Amino acid sequence: MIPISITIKDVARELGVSYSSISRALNGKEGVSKETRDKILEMAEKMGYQPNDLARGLVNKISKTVGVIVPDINNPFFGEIVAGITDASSENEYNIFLCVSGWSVKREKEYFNTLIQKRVDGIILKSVGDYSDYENIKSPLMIIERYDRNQNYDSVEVDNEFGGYLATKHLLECGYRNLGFISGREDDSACKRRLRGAKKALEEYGLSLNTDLVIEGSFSIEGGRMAAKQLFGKGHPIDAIFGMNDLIALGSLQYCDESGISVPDEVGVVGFDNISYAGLPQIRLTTVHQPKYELGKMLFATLLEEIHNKEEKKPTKKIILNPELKIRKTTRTK
Amino acid sequence: MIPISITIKDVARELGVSYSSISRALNGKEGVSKETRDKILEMAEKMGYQPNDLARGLVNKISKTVGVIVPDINNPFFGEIVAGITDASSENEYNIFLCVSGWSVKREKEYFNTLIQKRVDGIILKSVGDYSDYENIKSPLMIIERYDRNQNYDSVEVDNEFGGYLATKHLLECGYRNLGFISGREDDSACKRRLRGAKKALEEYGLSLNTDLVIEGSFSIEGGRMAAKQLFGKGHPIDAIFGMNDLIALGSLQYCDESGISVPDEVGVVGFDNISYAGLPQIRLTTVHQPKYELGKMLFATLLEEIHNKEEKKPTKKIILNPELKIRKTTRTK
DNA sequence: TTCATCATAGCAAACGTTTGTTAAATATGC
DNA sequence: GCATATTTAACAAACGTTTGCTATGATGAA
Repeated sequence: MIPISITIKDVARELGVSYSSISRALNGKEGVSKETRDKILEMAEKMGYQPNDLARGLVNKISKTVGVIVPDINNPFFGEIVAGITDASSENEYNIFLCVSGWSVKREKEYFNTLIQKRVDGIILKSVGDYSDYENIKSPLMIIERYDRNQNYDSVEVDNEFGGYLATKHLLECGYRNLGFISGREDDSACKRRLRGAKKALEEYGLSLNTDLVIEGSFSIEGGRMAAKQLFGKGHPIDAIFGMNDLIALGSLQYCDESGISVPDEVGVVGFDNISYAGLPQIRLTTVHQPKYELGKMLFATLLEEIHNKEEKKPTKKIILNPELKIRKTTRTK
Repeated sequence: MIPISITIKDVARELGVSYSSISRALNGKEGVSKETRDKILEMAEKMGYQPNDLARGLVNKISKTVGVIVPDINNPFFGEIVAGITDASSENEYNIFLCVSGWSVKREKEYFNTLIQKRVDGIILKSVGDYSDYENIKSPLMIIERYDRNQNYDSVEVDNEFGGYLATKHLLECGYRNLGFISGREDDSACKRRLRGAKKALEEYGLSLNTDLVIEGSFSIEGGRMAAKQLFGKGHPIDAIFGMNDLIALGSLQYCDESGISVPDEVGVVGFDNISYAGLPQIRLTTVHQPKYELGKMLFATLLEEIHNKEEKKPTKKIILNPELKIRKTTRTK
């Protein structure tokens, strides 16, 4: 531990007052005269006193600390959410423990446990497995992309089903008819809901979702590339790809480039998230926008409410944001 | 705080043993018989006991926690460094506090302070201002991109001067002669050293560094775009841009696209960092590669050594990694 | 003057651990 | 069988805070 030798007692000794007075002065509580308060503040400053938050946390039962578990910090979707979370937390004098699970259920569980041991005030996490493990945890807890209108936990998320619907409908409107879908993880809740929306759009066009054309890849550029390869290798005619996030879409684009498939003429591609690189002039990926940074801010704000209202049972709060289709140049104009 | 009501004392009471035995059993220390140890472990497990790291830290004076302060988590350079740090820390049963300063010296200082209060065992930071403020801090501390062979602190970094030299020399070899430079922040240590390398390369070609053609932008795509605009607005003939990181280079590319300047024919562009997006087929940015993830791992490893050897004064350790030029399609073939 | 009121400040317990010291119980050596 | 060594377990202090309670002294009212 970074050696801060001087404690409240040292300041007390120096001044010849009791250390309870120091505590009260430092925390702006009453019970100290203005005179001694000033004297204490000045001396604490002069001696370079830094309160020990471990001790504070121990007695207050509040650590001013929250844990954040995400699968991949270099996926801009999570990167921006985390940026929103850190900004919101610092505005509220909170610090965050960043945990990166690397899409491993085991590591996620381990992290969850150590966060408990660190006595964080709350946890925000993107669950890699199915999140039923967290079903009966009563602690302040926000699960990213968990949504179920029948359950009574708070949630903040984009309407994924609607996003999936928008993306698919757009492809169909452009005239594409043989759609392939590349998901990130089989049991990812957001993917599932996006696919549900896709199905709806297909049905509106009298088509149905061919599960043979739903490939499970991974949420990365390389994962998208490989999945696209697999998709085209199936022997079906494919003229459009809906990647469940922008990285997958980017990987699909890469595969098309390598294979001499022209986008958007032969094949249309749409992604999800609208990461900043998707808008680059060289890329101009058609995608579904999510307000990631704001999502992060709201996740933290909602968690903080849970932390503060731990006693009183407030009604559960479900914030749903609308996704927005960004039409760019990887889908042809109708 | 997440409510873990049960403590070591509860387990002790349940078993009718003293709580010091519990502690020793849990920590694998001697002084408990195998029999009672097993009994204790079993009961702790059964009761769902979770040790309180705040209390532990208080007595052990080790919090198993380090702070990381970076200016921008969505800059992939820092994103990958942080990924390296978190992986290394989790392998060593450490947790990290992530702090994002947003390029504000004030926030950086505030974060530094709260990390001290949280009693982290060490801090890894990218200093936004000049890092002289940290000169006489004796705590375990790794400053990203601080390097001075004359000072006795540990450091891990890529040879920035050599990287700048490589990039510039490449542009010159390609036949570009009117080079503009876009820096991120005026007093950024890494930029300064990259420019020093650039100057060296220019001089080898009988040219000198025209400070009028060194623009201070910011480390972002938009910052690069605006700086490029400014650069071309100066009235000098410009046929190449060396962006001090890939985001700046990407922004420059964007400006060229908007202005109908053809890359690499009319203007060559080289970046720095080699973020993953730079290699995309649509972009193929020529750039200088840094092993960011490895940098992060080594930063943590070196910090951990400092933490462990706090007493004994080990010789200072300076790890320097070689940058690597990646020639792609934003510079013309010679 | 006396008693009650009040502001100030000190004492000590508590938070949940770890660990040095001591006490009890068991084993060992002669 | 006794003294001694050794293992096992309990006690209590310590880590650096906060806070309820108590003590002190000053102030004010009757």
